[in-house]
Amino acid sequence: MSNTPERELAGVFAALGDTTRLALITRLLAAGALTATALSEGQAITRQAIVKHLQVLVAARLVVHERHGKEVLYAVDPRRLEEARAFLTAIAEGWDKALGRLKSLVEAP
Amino acid sequence: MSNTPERELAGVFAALGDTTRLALITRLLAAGALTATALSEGQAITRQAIVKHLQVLVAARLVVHERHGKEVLYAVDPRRLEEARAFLTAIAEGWDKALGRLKSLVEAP
DNA sequence: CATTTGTGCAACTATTTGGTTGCGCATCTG
DNA sequence: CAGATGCGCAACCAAATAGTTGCACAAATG
Repeated sequence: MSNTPERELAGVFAALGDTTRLALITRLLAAGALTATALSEGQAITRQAIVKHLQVLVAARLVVHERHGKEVLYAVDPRRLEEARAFLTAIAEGWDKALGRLKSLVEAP
Repeated sequence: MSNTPERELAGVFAALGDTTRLALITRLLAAGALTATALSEGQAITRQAIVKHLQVLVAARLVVHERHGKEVLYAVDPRRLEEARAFLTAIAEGWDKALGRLKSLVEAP
């Protein structure tokens, strides 16, 4: 169906649009790879909640998981992030144009 | 607590995490500045829905609005996007490290 | 083998979100 | 001035989200 690139991009941004998931990503980046249990230790929310967030990140392909014996390790896969970055950069190209229009808007007659 | 910077960043990403809003941003960038009514013309959803999305974008400071007589013009303000871009770039710096860990994770004994 | 440890699934609740309709008010324009 | 145009509430609804609890199952360990 409408599995357009736009939808996928929005999914990546939506996955990033949550403080908990943002924190998970930074923690995973720092540690390399962690289990959901390790990620939930000392945290205010339940392991189950963490797992759900990780599933969102996996669905957006921002994170990969790998079963290793008894435990499942999660790690950031930066490839999808590049897409998002490319989009923001593309917008940045329209920067000057947009700023020019903004100016003329404010100074409009 | 980590109240301000992380939360705001997540807000920007959350605002971008919706196909409708993504489309609004690109349309606004292309046109420079448009009213909510103009943005809703020919669209499937109501003007009110568009207004709500625009309010989300304004709250995330991705878009500014300027009253001009009877109508209100909306335009993209790219300054906030730079923050998001900076974050993704910061992650990109951990790229190799993360990829290295990913590799060792996959190849782990 | 019995126990601990980590994961997976399911049901349930509360809040947020995306959307609608209806209406009143302000502002241009003939 | 009278009508058209555009905006701003507010109430309401359905679906998605974030979180919980409870329990069962697989795998490492004494």
